[in-house]
Amino acid sequence: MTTPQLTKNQTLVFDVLEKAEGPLSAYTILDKLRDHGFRAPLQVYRALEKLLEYGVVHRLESINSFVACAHPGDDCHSHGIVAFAICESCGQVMEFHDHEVDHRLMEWVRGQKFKPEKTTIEIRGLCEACAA
Amino acid sequence: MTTPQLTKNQTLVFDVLEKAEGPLSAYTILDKLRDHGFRAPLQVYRALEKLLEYGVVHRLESINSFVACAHPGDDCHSHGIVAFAICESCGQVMEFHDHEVDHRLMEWVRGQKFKPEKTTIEIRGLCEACAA
DNA sequence: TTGCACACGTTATAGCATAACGCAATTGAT
DNA sequence: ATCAATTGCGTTATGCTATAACGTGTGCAA
Repeated sequence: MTTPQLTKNQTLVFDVLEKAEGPLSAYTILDKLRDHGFRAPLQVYRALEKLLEYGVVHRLESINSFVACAHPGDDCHSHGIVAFAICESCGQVMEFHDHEVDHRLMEWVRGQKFKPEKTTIEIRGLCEACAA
Repeated sequence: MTTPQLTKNQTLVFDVLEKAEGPLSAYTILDKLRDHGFRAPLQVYRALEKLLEYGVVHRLESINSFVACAHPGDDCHSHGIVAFAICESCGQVMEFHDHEVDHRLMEWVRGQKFKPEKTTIEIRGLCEACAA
């Protein structure tokens, strides 16, 4: 899937995420866009919904936040399952793809006759700088 | 770690989760315990906090819900990382442990000098019955 | 031109989680 | 025994996260 032209709101939300140091909550994004006319959470959530669909933004389930994909210009969906390491101190996020992990998980679900739609792998802990 | 004697509230919350068909939200648990004197969310959340610590209950981050551990009498923390398959239609949850997946993920974070604390693996999709 | 799809704006509401206070019971050291 | 520390508990209030439901405007194809 190639990413379609983003709308105004989608572009604004995406730009905020791209410039951010780490993941942001929807309400944090909203606050950063008040000067651009954003007034309500739905404006953010609707844009995020599309950006997630296009694969240019990820949702971090364990911290209710969103982050721009680490592969600029690329559709992340094509890389298989994405794993994240999230620093609980500084908020930094590392993104990671491993086909072996994908494979093991998909083997297992196949054995269970389970049909996977969306997989979340999130490792919370401390990054090198914060663990020191 | 061996599980200490549960308090009254902890026992009530755990029993509700054990008897449930699938994962429950904190507020659903609260509703089920109103007859037993529960009035406020904190009563549930405080019990859950301990049950999670003891490893007898899991939190499903992607659906903001809680489920009793599938290994009765056992401390799940000792099994390494837990993966879940969650049916988005019927809510059924399957629990799964795979040392190879653990290993790959831990190898990677080690390479990043990242210190992991808590890992989430959740696969949402359709179970065999619901996919039919 | 009519119908449809989509993005957008607004208000209201639902759902999830914790802060802060105070009280009661338990434990363990002095 | 008593005092201090810890832990569980109850209550009120609040904050954060997410979506429902309504209506508007625009572009495009039948």
